[in-house]
Amino acid sequence: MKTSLKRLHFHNSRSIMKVAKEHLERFGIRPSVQRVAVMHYLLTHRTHPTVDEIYTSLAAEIPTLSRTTIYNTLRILHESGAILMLGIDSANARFDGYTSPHAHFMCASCGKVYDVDLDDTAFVGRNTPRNAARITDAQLYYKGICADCEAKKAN
Amino acid sequence: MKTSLKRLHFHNSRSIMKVAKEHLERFGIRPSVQRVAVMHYLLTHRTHPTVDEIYTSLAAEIPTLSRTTIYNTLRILHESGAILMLGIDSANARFDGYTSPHAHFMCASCGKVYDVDLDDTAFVGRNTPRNAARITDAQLYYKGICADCEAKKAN
DNA sequence: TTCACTGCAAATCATTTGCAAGGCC
DNA sequence: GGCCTTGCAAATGATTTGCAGTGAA
Repeated sequence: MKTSLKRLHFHNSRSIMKVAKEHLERFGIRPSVQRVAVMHYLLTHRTHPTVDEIYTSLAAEIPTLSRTTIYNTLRILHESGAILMLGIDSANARFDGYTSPHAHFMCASCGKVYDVDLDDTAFVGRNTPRNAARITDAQLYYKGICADCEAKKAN
Repeated sequence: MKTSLKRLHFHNSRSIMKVAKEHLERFGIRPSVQRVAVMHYLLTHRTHPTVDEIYTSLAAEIPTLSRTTIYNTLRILHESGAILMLGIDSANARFDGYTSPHAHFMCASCGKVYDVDLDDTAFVGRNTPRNAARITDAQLYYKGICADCEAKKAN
């Protein structure tokens, strides 16, 4: 089930694909054709695409491509730090009755969400988006491992 | 299809429920039993619950409760600003190949996501969560209406 | 040969929609 | 009476899982 790199060269110059390939190798990711295509897509399209937008675009070049592979690839790229994953579109949302400005920290191990106080210097509202006519929401959050889970792991 | 407030008083003191009810009225939301129950739950549980956690807890007190009502209620409470909605758990994620620290702005009207530069004073990493052993992700985002959509609406 | 990667199909899970019935003003 | 709210059931949409085939080391 391998797709030749040749076919992709028809649409994209070798040098640009090379950038994506080297980007993957820098993060220790094996550069399969599908992975290079996803990485290349993200490097050349700064539109913050969804899974489906990436899949639909690339399926034209790689007819056998499957959504599963896109999911797998994006997970690997994200875990390796090669790409960012934005939770800006909220499904699986969580809710908070405390509406004063504060940030959140979610433990990737136990799933617990902690409140984070904001200091004056880093107030969220300071970085106003240039092309925003109105702002209705601002969220700052962190993900990582909480002290409790880190302690448990040490045992 | 109305549930009496009496039943809830069995478990929760009148004064605490009253706080939730008044909270809703302050935001111009009609205080039905279900809405008061959701608001009360969020005011007394600072656990950042999911839709399902809220539903499961309240279904014990209000046997006829439906998930649809929880979804409806949370949407209304959020739109009125009575609660926060956290997109911290990412489904429907969006991806970005540009990994340097920056924020995002998403237009609620056209769905486009714009990059936002961060100034020095508001650098995301400054507010370190107290109980974090390790941080793997930090995201800052805004939602609102972009200048393009605002201009179109004016026509 | 072994192992990692891919892709199909089915299953699962969250959320939305259509609609009917019941209260509130 | 008319509108708003609720709740059921069905539809939709996103993501995950199980599994089998295939190429690369």
